[in-house]
Amino acid sequence: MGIAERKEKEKRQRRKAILNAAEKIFFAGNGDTGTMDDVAAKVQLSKGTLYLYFRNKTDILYALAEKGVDILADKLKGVLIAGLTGKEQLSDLGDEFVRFAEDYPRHFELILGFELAEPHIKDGEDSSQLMEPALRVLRDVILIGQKDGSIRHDFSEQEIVIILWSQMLGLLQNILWPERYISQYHVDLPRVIKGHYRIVMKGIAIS
Amino acid sequence: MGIAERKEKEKRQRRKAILNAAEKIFFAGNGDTGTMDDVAAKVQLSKGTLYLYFRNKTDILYALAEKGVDILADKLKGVLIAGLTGKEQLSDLGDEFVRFAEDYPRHFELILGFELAEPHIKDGEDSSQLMEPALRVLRDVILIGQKDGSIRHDFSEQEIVIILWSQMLGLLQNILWPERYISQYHVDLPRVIKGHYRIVMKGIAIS
DNA sequence: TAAAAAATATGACTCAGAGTCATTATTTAT
DNA sequence: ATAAATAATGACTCTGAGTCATATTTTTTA
Repeated sequence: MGIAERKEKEKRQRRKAILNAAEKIFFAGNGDTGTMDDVAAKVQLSKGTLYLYFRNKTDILYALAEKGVDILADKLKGVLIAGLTGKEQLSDLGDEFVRFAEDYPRHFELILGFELAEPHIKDGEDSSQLMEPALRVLRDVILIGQKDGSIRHDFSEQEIVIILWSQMLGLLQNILWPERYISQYHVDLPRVIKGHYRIVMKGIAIS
Repeated sequence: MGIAERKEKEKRQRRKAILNAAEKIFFAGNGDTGTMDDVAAKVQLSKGTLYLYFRNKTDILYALAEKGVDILADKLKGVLIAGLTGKEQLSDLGDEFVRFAEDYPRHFELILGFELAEPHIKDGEDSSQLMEPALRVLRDVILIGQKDGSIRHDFSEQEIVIILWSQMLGLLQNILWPERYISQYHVDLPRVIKGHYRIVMKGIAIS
């Protein structure tokens, strides 16, 4: 009975088609532009049909964010080099992270949105799991660093993951919207990032 | 001509009355509940009247956030003790900050929202200035620390302000919505905050 | 292969809430 | 007392998310 399989495949393809349209629509203008009607028009489906494939608009945005996280996790894994200390690898992860925020600003912005939004308003989705794939890479590297003695171990690797990720999150707003502080305070964005690294790297070393 | 003065005073009072009602309404439920109609009902004015005193809903929320920043700046000033090193005072500021986030969660949440929102969607308001009163306190303390040799001076005080404030911002989400990572990763919130402090304090020291 | 059943798709409709504006009421100036 | 200016009103418009009775297409059954 190949019909069931074929139907499932079609369903997946349609879902993907909707996401592609959504990506184009939602990433088009600045900010939160783009309506469900726009997306429907783009995929040439009726609005009602969208709701057969996604519960609501947030669901679609969440799926786009997930896609971004997957890209990020892949890139992070890509820069790991066995042979370096955990601390050195951590530094490389940081660089890659900044690069991601620059290269995929809209995905990053979306991720940030889900990370910062109050959990309950993201109806249905368990947004606390969104970053998991990327955070696992970070966690592994920190563990390596704690083993090889390049990273302090007076806090658990979980604790350090949360701390570093939270700090990074805060810092990276400034990449998305530099007009906020960067231009306001007449400072140089790369220098701020470098400063952050210096402080954190010094801070997570031992003793 | 005392009429003009009186009218102005009335206008200010009405504005304040609206803000009081708005505070009650918007800080009532969880999240982004509360409509302009609700606020109008609360102050016993028509909705149209609200728009004589505020350009839009965002304007009202911004005014509430400003109030929060003023409270915060006062509290921060309150903990400064001459005689301590800049680094020691910085640590006290941090504690006070966390306390503020705990004691005024809704104000803090609102501030966070404006800090993280894309500038352009906060139509009209120059949200990049919102935190200025609080950041000035931070800046002064860092300058003191750089003078007394307790804080590194290979980055300008402006740069360090942005770095520390951004990091703090990221971290403090976890206070507002602990269910996000704290419970997820089975770590203890106070320990995460302590870890952050340890790392940052070690990181901003000299050499 | 035709009719029945099931699965998909449609778009007009509802609903909520922000913001507007012609009208009405009140206050001040003449 | 009347005209002009100022302030307040709330019914209305507008936008956009989400729904649902109806229509179309696909699959099953006989």
